[in-house]
Amino acid sequence: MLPTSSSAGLLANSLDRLLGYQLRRASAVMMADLARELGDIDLRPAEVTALMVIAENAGCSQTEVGQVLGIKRANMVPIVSRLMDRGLVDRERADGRSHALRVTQAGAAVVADAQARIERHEARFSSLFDSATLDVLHAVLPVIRSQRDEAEG
Amino acid sequence: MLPTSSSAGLLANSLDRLLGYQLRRASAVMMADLARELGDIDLRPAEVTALMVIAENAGCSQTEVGQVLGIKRANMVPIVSRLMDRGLVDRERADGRSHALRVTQAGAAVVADAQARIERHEARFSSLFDSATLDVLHAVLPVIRSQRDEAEG
DNA sequence: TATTGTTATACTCTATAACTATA
DNA sequence: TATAGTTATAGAGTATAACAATA
Repeated sequence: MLPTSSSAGLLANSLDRLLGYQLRRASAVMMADLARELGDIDLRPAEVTALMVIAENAGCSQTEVGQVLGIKRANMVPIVSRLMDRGLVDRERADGRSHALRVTQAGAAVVADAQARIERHEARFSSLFDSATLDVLHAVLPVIRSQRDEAEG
Repeated sequence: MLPTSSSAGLLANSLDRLLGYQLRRASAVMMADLARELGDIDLRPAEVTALMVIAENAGCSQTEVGQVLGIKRANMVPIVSRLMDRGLVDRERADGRSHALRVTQAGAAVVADAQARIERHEARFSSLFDSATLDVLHAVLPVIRSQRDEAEG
């Protein structure tokens, strides 16, 4: 029945020529692989990214973390709560209304572990391409992102 | 506080060098733009893709549609139900256990409208790059996808 | 008046397990 | 025994609106 394109060749699918669709599918594959790699240490993708940003920016507020990650203030609450409950992140009053977030010693160890896992995960995919191709990707993707870099409105 | 990379320059963020992260953020931006464009005709991204595959493959089953789109059998049920409830898709018994799906006349009109919207959406992003760059993207993304093209297992 | 954190809620997409009826 | 459709349920991420405390 008119097998085209890349997908095994079951049904016709003109979606494959769409950048947005290909981006979505490719991203889903990498996310699934990352989730699997991080599942061992019971961290979800959104939690690791938050943890890493906090590790790199001791004293930042959770609203700031959300702005960098494109996660809304309201959605940061359960993420930070869980990181604190697990003893990976600590916070102290900074401002009366804001908190200064910091990674604990246990948190730093988890970050190191997570980073190693992320490197492995990344390598599985980036090793498929030559450096010129990777350069194109790293030039292009931020441009797409900047078309409407979503933070909090 | 160590502003780096692309994101406005708030906090340090080593995530930006990760292919998977950039892919995820870029995809989210395009998905949000698509959802906005399709919101006018009350179609969600998952529904449009299903509708388009059915339009291109008259007589296919919903399991087949799911396989092409990487959507599990169980998750196809509400998608197809909604398309049928809206009179965009019709089905007849094919096999006793499977149905042959077809786009109705009303469905075909909606597909045409949706395709025009998708073209507009795509153009907003693909116009940012030259054709050599787009060629790289269209070569690379299916390779990433094929690393574990998820259908139903 | 604007901002930080918070609660509550809803929506979209995805995942699993189990059932039915057919083949 | 395997397949197509279905049901029920859970999880992850995201979106909005509203509120309290603070600046």
